[in-house]
Amino acid sequence: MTNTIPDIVIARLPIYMRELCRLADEGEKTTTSSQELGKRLGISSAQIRKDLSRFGEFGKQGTGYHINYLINQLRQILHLTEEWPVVLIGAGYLGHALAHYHGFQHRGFRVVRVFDNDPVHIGKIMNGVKVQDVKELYKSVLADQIKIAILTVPTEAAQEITDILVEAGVTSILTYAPIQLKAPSFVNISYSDPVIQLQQMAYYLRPQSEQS
Amino acid sequence: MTNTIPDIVIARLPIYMRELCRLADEGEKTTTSSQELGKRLGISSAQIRKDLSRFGEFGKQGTGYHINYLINQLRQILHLTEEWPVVLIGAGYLGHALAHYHGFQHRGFRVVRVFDNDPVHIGKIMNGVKVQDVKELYKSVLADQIKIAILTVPTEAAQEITDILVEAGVTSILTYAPIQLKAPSFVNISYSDPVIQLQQMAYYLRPQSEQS
DNA sequence: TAGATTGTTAATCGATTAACAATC
DNA sequence: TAGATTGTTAATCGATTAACAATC
Repeated sequence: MTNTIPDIVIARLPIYMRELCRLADEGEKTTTSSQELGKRLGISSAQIRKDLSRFGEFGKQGTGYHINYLINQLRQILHLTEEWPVVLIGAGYLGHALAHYHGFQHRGFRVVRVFDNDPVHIGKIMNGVKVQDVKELYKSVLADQIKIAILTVPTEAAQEITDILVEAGVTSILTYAPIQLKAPSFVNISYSDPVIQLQQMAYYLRPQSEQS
Repeated sequence: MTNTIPDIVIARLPIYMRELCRLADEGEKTTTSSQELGKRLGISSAQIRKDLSRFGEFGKQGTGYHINYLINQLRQILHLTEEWPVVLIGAGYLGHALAHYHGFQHRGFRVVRVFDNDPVHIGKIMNGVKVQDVKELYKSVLADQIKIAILTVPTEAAQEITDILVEAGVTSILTYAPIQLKAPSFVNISYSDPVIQLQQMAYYLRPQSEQS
């Protein structure tokens, strides 16, 4: 069994990868250093070296890291060598935006199924995928062995859908519903609530009543 | 000057508030405890008490915290007693979804301006707001003294727009573009990249090639 | 009163950083 | 070679938790 890596380290790996891909796209060099990467990301070079060294020795003293090689190593570590099928539940505005998001394609994911409970949405084609009735959710996810779900359903529906997803074998859920979800501990839940993010930043703002 | 609070503590306050609002909505009690709140959020009761105690003594021994009172205290701490005007840049699918998001209304924010550079979008009405030409961005944000921006523009445009926003006085930016933004240190930037979140979770998935 | 729960201290735990020998 | 940069150790820094007196 691999020694266990802290979540916070795992959380940084995709950030490293994204910046490495940018470096590769810029195409100015084939090599980078922990210092250069750290400067671009606002992270200390020591932290980057330490994080990476948990998985292997990817660099060379004196020259640093070969960009494409490191990208590929990270891809393997993060299990992104094959495309992951993703199920999207909720075909409203946000679901629509995500179904059409081009950023998934080349970064390891594809929305292969979309569900909704509203007859207005059911049957629509979204980015080549037909919106299905949520009644078929369980059966379909199970049959396709889909492990990753994105939730863009109303708050009231989120827990109920989560239960179905978990039952059907999903173990990774990215949710946009502003509610804490309950699920077994082997299920990974990642939250995205724009209001929470704005509220965090509001703390650092001068109150409007005090503004000049 | 108030003693300085770690970012990570600030980050939890909106989470506490969201759950307290839910408790208030459920309407079963007027009071809660750090233990109950912690259990609902998967956070230790000690942490909740310690976080809150940085800002004052909001509870009572034996009975806990009065829900509505604590909500109001948190609202004040986070500067959410008045509605913050927000500018949205990028009127594509995602911008459209955010412009129509009902969750802003009662949680302290309102999208009051929308900008895009595409004639296809300019002039459209989104949730009562007319999409303006991004050429007017600087002038408009400055005139309205808007401090908070949401970015849903293509990756290539994100840095350029950020520069304009900062110049116009924006100090809080929530960005959906998958790129690290450069800005002065007094500017707060909050990132939301669904792919990064999915990639983090992919680490914990069994590789598809190994699946039964 | 007795039970419950706070606010806070001290102890523990974990993450970050500085520094440097190794070496490309 | 000399300069640069890694991987890693030890030191530092910061966050979390356990425990409990105070008290509602």
